[in-house]
Amino acid sequence: MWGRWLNDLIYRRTKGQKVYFSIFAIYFSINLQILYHKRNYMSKELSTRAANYSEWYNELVEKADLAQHSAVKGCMVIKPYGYAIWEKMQQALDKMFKDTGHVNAYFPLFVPKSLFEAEETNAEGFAKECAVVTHYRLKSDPNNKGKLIVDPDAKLTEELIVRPTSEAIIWSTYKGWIQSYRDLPILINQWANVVRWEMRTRLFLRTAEFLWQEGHTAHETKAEAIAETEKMLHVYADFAENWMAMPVLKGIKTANERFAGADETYCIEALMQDGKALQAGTSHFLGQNFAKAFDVKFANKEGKQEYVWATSWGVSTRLMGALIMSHSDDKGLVLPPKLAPFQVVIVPIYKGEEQLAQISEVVFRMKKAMEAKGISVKYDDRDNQRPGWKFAEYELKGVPVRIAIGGRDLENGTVELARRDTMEKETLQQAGIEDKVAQLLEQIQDNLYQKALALREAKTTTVDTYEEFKSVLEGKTGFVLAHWDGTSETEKKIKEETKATIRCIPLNNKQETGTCIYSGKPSTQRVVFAKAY
RNA sequence: CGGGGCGUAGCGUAGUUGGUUAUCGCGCCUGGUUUGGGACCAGGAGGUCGCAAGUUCGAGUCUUGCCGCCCCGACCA
Repeated sequence: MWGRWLNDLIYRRTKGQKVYFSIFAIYFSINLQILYHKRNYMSKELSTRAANYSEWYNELVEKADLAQHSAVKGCMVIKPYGYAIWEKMQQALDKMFKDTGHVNAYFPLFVPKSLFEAEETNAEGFAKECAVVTHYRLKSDPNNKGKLIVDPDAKLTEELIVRPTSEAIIWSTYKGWIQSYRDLPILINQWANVVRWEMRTRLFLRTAEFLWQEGHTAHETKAEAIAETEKMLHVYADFAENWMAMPVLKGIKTANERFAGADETYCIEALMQDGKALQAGTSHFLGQNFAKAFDVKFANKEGKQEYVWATSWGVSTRLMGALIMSHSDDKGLVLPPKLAPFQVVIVPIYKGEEQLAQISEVVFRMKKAMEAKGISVKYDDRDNQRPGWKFAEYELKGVPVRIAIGGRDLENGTVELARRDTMEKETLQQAGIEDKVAQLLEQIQDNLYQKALALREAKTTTVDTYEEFKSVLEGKTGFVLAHWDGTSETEKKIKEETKATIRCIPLNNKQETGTCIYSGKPSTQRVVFAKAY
């Protein structure tokens, strides 16, 4: 016993002397970390955007009940409130697709490897991030009761790739559908999930599995396919601006950033509050690449065989990330009315059951009037939370308009109306509230767009020298308009040195003579650079 | 894959050189009082301390191995 005590003592002293300083250092760093955690997680406040933008984003996504990390690394659980927003997006987009002549269909999750590799550029582009199915059965582990192992006898003769995108499986199918020009165009969209094995993921912005829609169309002529590609780009831009209240630049990608297997990639690019760009949607002109890879030909009017022209276009749950980062503030989410799961929340403030009943009567009347105008309303009469708690909760969740009604209001025939975007409050008459709210929702939708647009404009800089270029990227951030010599080499060098990429060459870009900021070679137009998500 | 950090109740955490029945707050349940910006009182439930082995009379604490997660890079059609 004494020996052990002595041993312990010696051990301690030795250890203590050796690592004294590092323990000291670790002690302080741990303390700092604990303080940091306490501030962010014990309090009901979010981190601020200014203090740590990415921390703010992560906390917001989880605290506003949009999504959470799952048991599967890199994959998220989209929670009901977050999914409700996605459903709103889906509904709006789905209608826009159908209004432009498209129909929905569904193709398999798995792609046989031989089909996947048929279009070489596309296959190579995605190869390093594919999940692969090699077996079709498990069995009990003979050496470990209650556990399972992959049955080595159940190896697939051909591996199945979990789709990272569906061109291969779809074009192998289209081959059987197309014989004549009369079978064209094919205008199909599918709502699906895809898997891309990303090294590093972030909720909504980059997850290993994500939800999206992918349109895949087949056309007789090159011109028609390009028109389709451009049409869908405009649909995306329309959706981003009019539903998400998020201004976007429309443009084309440089060869470096082009979709693997496309002849041209069109995109919409948005700017987030932290000055980083986010690719919000892409529309690809695929030329005849997939038609040739899968041998999809049609007889034209002259009876001659020709390869089909193709497009594909998609937006994903990444739009959720774009939506969050476009409008939200340090109090939480801010949703544009057109995509809010409910646009108005009504909170009663009451003393006793009897008064609640009186208030509820007024509320039901207002709710009905608002719903008749197509406004979605939630009445939160739960008694287990007090009004102040509810106010904070719905601010965190970004509900555009809040109506509070209490005893005072019953006497005066009024309500308190609060808007989420500006946090302004006003007292209004109950009569005709539905018109006022309808008008206010439109104002909020418009205000969010204008605010985002003003921010983008403030964060767009025209530069003429590389020094200026670098200093803007480091300090002010945002979109940087600069001359570029048109070569991939220059683009790569700039990326290596500054981490900025060419987000797009805007459609209908102004032509002007200048010199490349990097190489000094002549240039005919400015392109849009930024650091991107 | 490299660097850093972390696994203790649903969440956030304390736990001193290894020592009795593992701490606190939030949340949860019951009852009551409340309700105009995140209420209060009283009582209560909830734990394989990430997993496995080892050292020891004794392990949340020490050792080894493994697993997982987060952050920063690299990567990202």
